[in-house]
Amino acid sequence: MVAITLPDGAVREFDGAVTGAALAADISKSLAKKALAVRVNGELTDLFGTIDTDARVEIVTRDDEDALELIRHDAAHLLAQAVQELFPGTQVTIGPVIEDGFYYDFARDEPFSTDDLEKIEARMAAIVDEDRPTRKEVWDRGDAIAHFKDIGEAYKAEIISDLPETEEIKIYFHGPWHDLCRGPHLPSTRHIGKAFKLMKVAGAYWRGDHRNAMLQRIYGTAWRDEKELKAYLHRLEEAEKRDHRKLGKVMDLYHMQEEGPGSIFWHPNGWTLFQALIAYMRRRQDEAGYVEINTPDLLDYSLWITSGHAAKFGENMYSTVMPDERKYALKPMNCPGGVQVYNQGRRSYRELPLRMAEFGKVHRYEPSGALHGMMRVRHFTQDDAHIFCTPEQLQDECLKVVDLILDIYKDFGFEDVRIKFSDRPEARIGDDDVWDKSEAALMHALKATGLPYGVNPGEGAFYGPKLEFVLRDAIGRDWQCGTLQVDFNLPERFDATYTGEDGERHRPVMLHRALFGSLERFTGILIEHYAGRLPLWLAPRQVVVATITSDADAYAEEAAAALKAAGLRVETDLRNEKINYKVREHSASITPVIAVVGAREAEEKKLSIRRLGSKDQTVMALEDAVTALAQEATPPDLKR
RNA sequence: GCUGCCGUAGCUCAGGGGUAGAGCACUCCCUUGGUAAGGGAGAGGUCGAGAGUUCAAUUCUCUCCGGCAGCACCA
Repeated sequence: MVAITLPDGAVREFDGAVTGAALAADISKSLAKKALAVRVNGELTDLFGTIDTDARVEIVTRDDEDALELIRHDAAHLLAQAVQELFPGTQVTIGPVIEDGFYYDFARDEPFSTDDLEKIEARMAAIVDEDRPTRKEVWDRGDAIAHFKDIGEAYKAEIISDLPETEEIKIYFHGPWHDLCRGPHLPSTRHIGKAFKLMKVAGAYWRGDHRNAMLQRIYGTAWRDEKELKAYLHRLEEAEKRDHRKLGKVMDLYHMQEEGPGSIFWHPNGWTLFQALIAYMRRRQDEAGYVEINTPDLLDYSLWITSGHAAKFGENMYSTVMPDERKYALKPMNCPGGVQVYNQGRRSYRELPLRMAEFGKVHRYEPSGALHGMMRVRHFTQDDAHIFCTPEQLQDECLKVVDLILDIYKDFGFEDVRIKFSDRPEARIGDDDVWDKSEAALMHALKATGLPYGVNPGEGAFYGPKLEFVLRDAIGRDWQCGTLQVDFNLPERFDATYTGEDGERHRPVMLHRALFGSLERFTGILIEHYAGRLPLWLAPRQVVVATITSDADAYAEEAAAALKAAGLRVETDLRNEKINYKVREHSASITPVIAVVGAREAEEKKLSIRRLGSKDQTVMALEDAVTALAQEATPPDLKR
């Protein structure tokens, strides 16, 4: 006797083991038709699997969120079938479900072309129509390896060999085509539906390791229905419109050119925004008890040998031997410079914690494939700081940094911040007991914040564990920005000391922290987060005073001067163009405020204010407009 | 760095073995017009660079440079 408890609490009894399909049929005919899989005691399994003990069971249908996962997983298999039918000799490897879709990695000498994608899609649709039934078999491990080797699927055979001994070797069939798979799967290919689309082909390393062969990965997206698919494609289009590389042109912020791959030429508008960020951060750091320093961009290479950066990142450092036969490096990190400042003179415990900030421009020869607009460049500015403190002060300093970071992100409209803890990596410097100490200290501080966090094992810096602060932007993308690292190693390597209360020399602990991370990257993130429509205090060009006829020129200049005197970034547009033209142009270049002046405004000393994104016009007295706009353009920290 | 795709005017893009085109932007002229493109004229290109094939290359081939998408990397 098997008793099945349904979500509504009803219990159905069966004489013996029952399949999900039979259970659904027992409940209703329509449910039997709609059923895709079952959730048995919380675990998703095949509809055709048997349930042989009492259990809580839910029937999963297309309306269920779980359906997406199933559809995508089946779509990956569908893709592999279609590819192998169209391109015999292609080996399959893995094909998981990912956010918004799936992919499958293939081994084939010939590259897949964009045209091939269309053919594959068509074949996939045909297989859906064929309605191939799904079936599962459990094979003997040795037999499975021999079988896949035999049919030329070396990668599959390798995967099976590497599975833990305890793992069942499950083979899923969709018609004759079969694949090693964890499951579960839909009852047949018809249930996948046709709301799928192949998106792109790209290379990917076998097992994610660059020393391995490069496979061809085909990405696809799949949804429950056409409407969802359309919505997704529309979402992609919208995201594309926010691309900072596109908006950077529209807003005339910066450009890049062949002679400086991965390097930014800041235009006046972009530089204004950049400087607004620095000015803001300076105020916040000053308030938080930091001092600011500046250290050389070019330093003797030996400093990086001492720090350990040369050994780990030498390939990615710009360095050169000069006529004096010394080897110099453009700093890829600010920390050795910071330590040099610390090491001048004898430090006392009375000076600690010493918080030294530096807007340091660092130079890293990033791999060409990593470059991406302002987000990943070869020269960028960190809002870096190194905090030297006693071990006793460590936790409090960590907490202060976390508080400061979260508070600052709020000022930029980022409320959704995730924290990740990264511990010791494989390749590292320092003894394990030092790492034990560092990790414990950082973890302790993290826990004291009471905030939720994730753990990234082995992802710490080579000299210490770190916290990473990840922002979620307006359209749900994650960006890693701030970081806080605890470092007992570099103080040791550079022999940093302070004299304690006891008159003895002690080793300070060093915290590395950055809040924006890379100013260049943060600028890009802001642009995409706001789709270019930055809050007034950040907008490079805040107000354009545009005339309707030349009779208003003098008054326009007067109004602009008044706005400028109140600290606003203003331009005038006195050109001999129609107001329609001017409004269009300034709207298109994302100017937040257009102040239109014609004969009436000049006469009455008023401004006709038009805000970006609205057709409404507000006519205000010049004085009132100046006051209101100046107030709105005040950076958030100065409003408090 | 790896795989694939791409590189034509300032920008967005069309074209294609016989030395190039559109729209916008730019310059000049007319127009002074009340909230997303007024009209006309003009100027602007070693078709990313180099080599090869060819009577002839921007077009085909190769190498390099740069970009895009993924992967790998990210102190």
